[in-house]
Amino acid sequence: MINLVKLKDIAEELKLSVSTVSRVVNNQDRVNPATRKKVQEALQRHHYLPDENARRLKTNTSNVLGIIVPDISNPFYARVIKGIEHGVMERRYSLLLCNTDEDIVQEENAINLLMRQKVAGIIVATSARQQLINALYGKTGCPVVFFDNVPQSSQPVYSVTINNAKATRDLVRYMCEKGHERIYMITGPQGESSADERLAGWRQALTGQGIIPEDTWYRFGDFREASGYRIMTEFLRQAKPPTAVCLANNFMAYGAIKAIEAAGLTVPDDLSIAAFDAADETGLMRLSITTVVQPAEEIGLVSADLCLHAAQQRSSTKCQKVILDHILLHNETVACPPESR
Amino acid sequence: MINLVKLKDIAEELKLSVSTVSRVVNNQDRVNPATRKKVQEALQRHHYLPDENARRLKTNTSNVLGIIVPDISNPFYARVIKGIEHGVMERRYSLLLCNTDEDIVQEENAINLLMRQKVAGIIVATSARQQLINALYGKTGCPVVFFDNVPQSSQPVYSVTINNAKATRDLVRYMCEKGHERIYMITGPQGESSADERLAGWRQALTGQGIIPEDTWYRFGDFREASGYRIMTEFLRQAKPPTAVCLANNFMAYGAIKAIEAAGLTVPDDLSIAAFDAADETGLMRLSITTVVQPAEEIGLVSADLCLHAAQQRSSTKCQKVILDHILLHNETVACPPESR
DNA sequence: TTGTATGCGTTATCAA
DNA sequence: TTGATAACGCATACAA
Repeated sequence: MINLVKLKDIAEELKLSVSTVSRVVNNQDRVNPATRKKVQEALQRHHYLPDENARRLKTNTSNVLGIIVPDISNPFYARVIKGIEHGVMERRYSLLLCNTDEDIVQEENAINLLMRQKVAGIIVATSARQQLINALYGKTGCPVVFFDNVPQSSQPVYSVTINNAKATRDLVRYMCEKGHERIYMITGPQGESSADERLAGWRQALTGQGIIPEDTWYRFGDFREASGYRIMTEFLRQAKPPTAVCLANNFMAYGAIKAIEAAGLTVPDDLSIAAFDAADETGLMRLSITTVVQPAEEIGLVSADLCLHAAQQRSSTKCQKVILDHILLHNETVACPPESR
Repeated sequence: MINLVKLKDIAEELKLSVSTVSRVVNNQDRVNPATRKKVQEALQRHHYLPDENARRLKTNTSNVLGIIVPDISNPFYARVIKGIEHGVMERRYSLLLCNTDEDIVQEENAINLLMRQKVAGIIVATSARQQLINALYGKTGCPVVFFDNVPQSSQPVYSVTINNAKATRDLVRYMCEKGHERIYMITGPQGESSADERLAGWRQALTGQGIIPEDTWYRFGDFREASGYRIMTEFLRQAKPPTAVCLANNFMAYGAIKAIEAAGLTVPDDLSIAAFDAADETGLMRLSITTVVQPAEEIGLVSADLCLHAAQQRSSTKCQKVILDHILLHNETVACPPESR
């Protein structure tokens, strides 16, 4: 690393003290306009950039936010990160990014890494189950904003989500309106709030319609395509298979559709499908999936706001759970059930 | 930010000096095995984590890499970043991520931000045109690894790419084999190496087949869907429209296909299409596009290796241009031209 | 309005 | 084998 110009260099050149130059850099008053101008000009000329490490060490505050996500190549997380970027950019914060591959050990490493860097705050889509979350994030010493998988306890934490239960209820009711009764559900891992809440919403909607779902009507997947395929295949083997299935994310929906077609059936003629986050980005999908769209960039933006706000006020008192609106796209993968035609 | 435990605290508790504790933390020798054990146990018990800022300030080296990309929500960049993550993880480096929205001002800000943080190196898909690249990255004071858009000068720089010209030649030759002659090209912005090289490869392949492309046969897009749509529409209005078109990326291909269909034509019956990075991730596309697949994660992995290696040896002498293999997927969007049937 | 002095947490040099 | 001390670059309380 090349030795860059520092306050001392500027001070010596102008025969001033380091403190005066520092004051100009930080736009403080109590500096003679003339000297200020002279200093600014010299700073410009030398392309002075303050050393953030030294500054941080001195002030014990940093302008870096830590981001922890399971999989940065998942478009949903990528868009959230983009939203965070936009949220912090004007305030000149940087983003320290950690990918965990949904591995809890990697997540713990990431937390340590961020703590060592003394980040001002952490925004995280944790892969930890409920019981673990507190143990992991309780002692970070900085504000933590959760999204996607959030602590469900009544404890005060910052979180940004959609109303997952309501979104699923909307989805299921829509299927009911189309005449479906045997509506099954493939959700995510048990203990992840988004998975749990979506399952709860599914159950609420069904019972609300006077339908009592049996235990064979739902399964926990892992948000990956293979689990969608596998579980859907099992559903189809049941004595009385479903006429419609809800899926907790896009990848599992892709797997499920392939399983249905592998069984010689057609979506939505033989079986209806709806899923979370399965909007067609390309406009070239064979099937445009009926889907709940989460406002990913907004989730990032709001998380960033929350995190910066919490970081800037010393007291970590007023925690907030923000709930954003989702969109329900009524596309072509939900039709009336076969028997009703 | 909560006050974490520091070397001094441990030292006081054990009635040792800070230096001894520091030596244990850094696994240096010249420390009594007994005391070492005692110290290690205390470090564990207090969950000691070194302050990377102080360390960096003192040693003038950092374990942070800066990443600059135009758009993190583009799956290609997201996958490259994932590769970088995997490449640096075991060496306990962190990633400082900057999104530029292809805006050169934001890119300059990002560079400054990274320099202030004293990153050990930078991995970048720059949005700068050739002439600008040196001005922007010449004075970073740390190794810079380019991918995607790389300096084409003969100057020694680190870069990781595929052979874009060859990949396009492969694509065009394949179209020629199918009987096409009027093969057009929509490339990226002039001055971006990937765009320029793909255009060059297209030209080489055609002339190699004895076909002399006219100036109306190619256009510079901006890698966005709208430009693919617009330019394709213009191509179709020409007196003698193309029978096949090459596109420099996925988004422009999506736009082009929509333009073709909007004109009442069919891919590939009326017009053949091939593109870069347009592999079907979902397995549910209407059309599986004939495409050049870049090894995105490998690009990230190799970039990380190069960058770390360069950062760890003081001398920035031996620069390298790494060229990785691409894959050509022969899918269904290239057929024989209509007149030959 | 400007300068001097101190310390942030760590590493490194030198002495004990 | 251990400890005292200085320094990294900067911000700031206090003195001038």
